[in-house]
Amino acid sequence: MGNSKLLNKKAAQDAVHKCALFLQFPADKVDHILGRSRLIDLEEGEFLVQQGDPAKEFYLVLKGELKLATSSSVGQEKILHIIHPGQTFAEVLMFLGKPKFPASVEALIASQVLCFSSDLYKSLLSESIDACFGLLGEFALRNRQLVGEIEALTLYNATFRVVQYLLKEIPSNQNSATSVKLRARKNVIALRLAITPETLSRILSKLKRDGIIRVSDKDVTLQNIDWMRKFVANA
Amino acid sequence: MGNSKLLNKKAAQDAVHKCALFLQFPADKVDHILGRSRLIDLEEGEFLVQQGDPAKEFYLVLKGELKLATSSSVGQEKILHIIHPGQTFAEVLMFLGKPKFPASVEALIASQVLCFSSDLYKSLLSESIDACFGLLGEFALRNRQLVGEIEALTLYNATFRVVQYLLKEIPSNQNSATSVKLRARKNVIALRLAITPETLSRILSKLKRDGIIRVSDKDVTLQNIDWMRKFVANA
DNA sequence: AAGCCTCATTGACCTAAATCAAGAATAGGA
DNA sequence: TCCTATTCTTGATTTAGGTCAATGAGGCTT
Repeated sequence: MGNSKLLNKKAAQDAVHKCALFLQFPADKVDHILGRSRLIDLEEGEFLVQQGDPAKEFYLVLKGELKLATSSSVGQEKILHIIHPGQTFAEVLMFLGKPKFPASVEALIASQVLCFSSDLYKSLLSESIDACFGLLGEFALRNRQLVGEIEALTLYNATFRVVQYLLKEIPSNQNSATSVKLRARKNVIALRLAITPETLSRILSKLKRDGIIRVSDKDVTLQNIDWMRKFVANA
Repeated sequence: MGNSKLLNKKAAQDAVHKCALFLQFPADKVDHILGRSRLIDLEEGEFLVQQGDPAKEFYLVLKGELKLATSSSVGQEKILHIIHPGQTFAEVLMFLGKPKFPASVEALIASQVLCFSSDLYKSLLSESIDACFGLLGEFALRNRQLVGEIEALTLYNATFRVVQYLLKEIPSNQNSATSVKLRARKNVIALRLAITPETLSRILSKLKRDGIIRVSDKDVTLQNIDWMRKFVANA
């Protein structure tokens, strides 16, 4: 166990130093904030934060997979993001007046996250304009992703979103048939795309019948990338 | 005309000084950047920027009303925001690597916008941490609005969005029947809510039949605010 | 006032995707 | 290995909202 802790320390350091939020900081500052961070282990299904909780911290995923989702009182939910190792979340809230979590975060599989004090980060941030600019860039990027998502939700249909999702999993210069591994259970992906699991299943079947893809369990082989690219391009 | 220019100068100064992006700047710097800004008059229907244009500037609306919308090649569009006087847009793009407009901006009525150089703003920003933090706050806020929009689009139905939209137009402590003036043509509002004008019309009719609201042209009287609040609360 | 022209409303119909309801397949535990 | 529990798939049905088309109602111009 001491060993595992040690391993985590090293992995954590790597992850933090690679993370966009800290990229602009001098190494010693990163280590300082890292020293004050808290490591949290999560079981599958465990909640890290609940919608509405006050937000005084932000998080970096080291291992596992989490879903960030809002839910209505009727029990419906929308998965806003599936968060993977190396990604941070809740950092946007630091700069909001009354920071409450607008969504809940739940571990989809056993996960490990690093938890940072917002105040500490802000105080370090206030010493470096470059870091500020870096963070602004991050925010801008996230903003743009959200706009893209709204676009996909309102302008395009379910099949489009599925195809788009699959294409995002492969490098844009990849042209020959290739296989992607679905990084979450199918019902999670469905929610992420704002469709029901049944619809996702049907769409995959249709694409399979048409020879566009080939599915076996969590592996999807994109057989006709060209068609897919055309499909999302002239939608 | 010289008079109108003068009037604009004064109004512009007011607007800029009240704008969150400049709030943290010392007055002389604001005036400096204001001096370098460009005033643009737009006719109704005129485009300020087109989707895909390179973005080297950002904008502050002084007068009028603009729509920020993305469109698919089939001609469908989604209105992301209706921008009113005092609001800025495109400032998020400043911090993106390859800043191209992800949406187009068109004047819904004759409008006036002030146009600022992104580079100049950034250079001033780099001199003040407080300003950076202010901007980060703005970004965070916008981010949150977008998340809220995704939530409304995926979790809730058209009627919900209409009711929510109407409620946003009145102060939250207002409890007795009150009237709101629709700030745009109905088909614009429909697009904003990601529904068709026909559907909006039908929903308003239904609410009218049920005695929830009363509509005459662009004036909507909310008769049963209580019901509306309950409706959005337990959706 | 008459004629437009654009916007809003209303009705009839259609369709994508949700819902409901079984099965089939896969994984996990004894 | 078998048994149980999820998850996934497939089919039948429903429905919210979109599409198409006709009508109505203001606001301009001449």
